Amino acid sequence: MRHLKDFKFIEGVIRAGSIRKASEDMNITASALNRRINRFEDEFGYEIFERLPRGVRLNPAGELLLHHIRSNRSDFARLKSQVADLSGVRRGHVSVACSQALLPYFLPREISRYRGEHPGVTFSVNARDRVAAERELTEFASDIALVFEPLTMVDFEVVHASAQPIHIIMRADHPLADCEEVRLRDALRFPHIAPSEKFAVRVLLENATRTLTSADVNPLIESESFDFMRHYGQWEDLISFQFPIGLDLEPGAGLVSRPLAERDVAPGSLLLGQLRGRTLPVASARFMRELVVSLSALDN
Amino acid sequence: MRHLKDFKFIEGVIRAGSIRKASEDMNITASALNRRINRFEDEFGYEIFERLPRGVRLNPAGELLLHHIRSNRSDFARLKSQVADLSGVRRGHVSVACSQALLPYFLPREISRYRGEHPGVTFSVNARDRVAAERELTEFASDIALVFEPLTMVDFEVVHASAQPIHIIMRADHPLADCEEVRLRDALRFPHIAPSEKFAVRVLLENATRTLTSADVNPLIESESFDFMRHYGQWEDLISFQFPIGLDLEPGAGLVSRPLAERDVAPGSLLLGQLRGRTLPVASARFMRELVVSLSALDN
DNA sequence: AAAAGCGGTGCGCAAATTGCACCGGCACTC
DNA sequence: GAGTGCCGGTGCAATTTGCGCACCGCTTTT
Repeated sequence: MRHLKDFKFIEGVIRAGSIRKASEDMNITASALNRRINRFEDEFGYEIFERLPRGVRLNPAGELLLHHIRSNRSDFARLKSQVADLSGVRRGHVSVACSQALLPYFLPREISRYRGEHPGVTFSVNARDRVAAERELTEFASDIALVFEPLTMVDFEVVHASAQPIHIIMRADHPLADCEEVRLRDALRFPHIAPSEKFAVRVLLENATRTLTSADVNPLIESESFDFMRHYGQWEDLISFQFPIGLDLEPGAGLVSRPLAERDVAPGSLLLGQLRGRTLPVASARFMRELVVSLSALDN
Repeated sequence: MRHLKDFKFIEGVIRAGSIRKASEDMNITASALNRRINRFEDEFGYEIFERLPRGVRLNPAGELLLHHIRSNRSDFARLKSQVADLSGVRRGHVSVACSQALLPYFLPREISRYRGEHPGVTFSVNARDRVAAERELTEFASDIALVFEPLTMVDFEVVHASAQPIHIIMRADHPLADCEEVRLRDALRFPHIAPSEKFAVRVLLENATRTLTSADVNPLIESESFDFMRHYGQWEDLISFQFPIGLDLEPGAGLVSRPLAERDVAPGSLLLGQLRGRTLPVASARFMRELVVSLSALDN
């Protein structure tokens, strides 16, 4: 696409931090690239880079331009998918930034179902913590985010919220396995494994124990991988914590899950959202609609 | 701006309806222009023009592209005004599509006040009926619309609504001039002048008389210019109808205005709005905010 | 003091773009 | 129904544009 070439080069320079480095990345001479940048600044009417002794850096005007470039690129992608849409086959690309818990069961199921109806649509799915997910939205790197308890909500437009009570996962022969519902203090009496404070599960547990004098979150093992934690329970007899959407509906391998009592621990909010005010590409918008349906069904 | 050149040419072709005509308008040979168009379609991956024996016309894909071009151009203009903004002086351009009634007093006052604070900001102000105003918003030809009772509201995002009871304008010595408030049937008994059905005033009057058997709108003179109608009353003793925002606060020249009783005629809605979901340029957004303040003050 | 990186510039050459002349096709006219 | 006027499209030569190379002046690093 001819008219995006300058933008491409500008992005390259931003990424590389210097014109010379960028020129190597992009198969062009530094002099030619330099002239492109200068010519662009000239036509644009404002400088967009600060010239430093060791390279270049965006100035405030450049930051604004960068945002425009990203937004423009995403608009153009949407245009293309709309055009492809009216020529028959539904094509397009959907990019999702989500919490880990969605990776093993929920999203594979949803995406495969969607792709069953629209085989032309491709996906990129990446695990991101709540801060990174929102940043990806603002940078147009992801269309859709699905995360627990996002922190800074300024650019995050919530499309659907769904309450997720924390479950504990343990062996089927664990003493707590018989309870319908587990009290927090009972759970914490047993040796357990927990994620770091980066994750909503841990934050909710800490919040809950803050008022509790008799118990404390005291994990024998901390990990950033829910997958690891869940599977670890098969080897050593520890309990772990997770949102139910991350669990298989019929857990095999001798593991069972039970909800923590909601009067002990506030349920987490799983929020589905997009960049505030953005018009999503057709494919992403449709997929989002189906996610809303599925998430609503889960709540009942 | 280099990267908008193709778009410029495409718009030219759309406007002219044929490549050859467009080539004359834009100082380029038909062959070169033709090749640009073909190359663009090639890179874009889809044809955007139907080739007809007498020229070319946009196909559906081209319609989508055209919308993208317009939106893109307006985004770029906003970017520039943002950049200009952070370099000190507030610059930019605000375009307003509005009903006639706003032209004589309200908008001049508002705009001059705004330009007093921001002399770098330029304006374009055009009278448009309610249908045309909304179309201009969707085509990014206007940033802001200020109209009475717009019809199709799909793309019109209402920012402020303000009720405007219809007033009648007459000579100071008119028999009705003494009333605080005029009943509709009293007013219609006198010879009057009224706008055509294109205008909200007339529509509201017709709606009101539909249930009234004793009176009818029966103008001796119909006009599309409120300015004409108001001034005509100085020569022949006719009454005319208008929204109060179109009237000077202290009417000179022997004319007075009195409101029609609201129980007879529903007040008109003066709606301030923009294209749904669009992010306005800084200058337009700020001007809009000031309009909201002024309109709110009028309501009290 | 030397070396290494950086952005920027002059110049010759290659590639992309343009203008010109012209083709075939369709519609309207006499 | 032949003639005429536009239309989009194409081959080719002229021209403009953009590129790579060599090199400059500068600052930081070693």
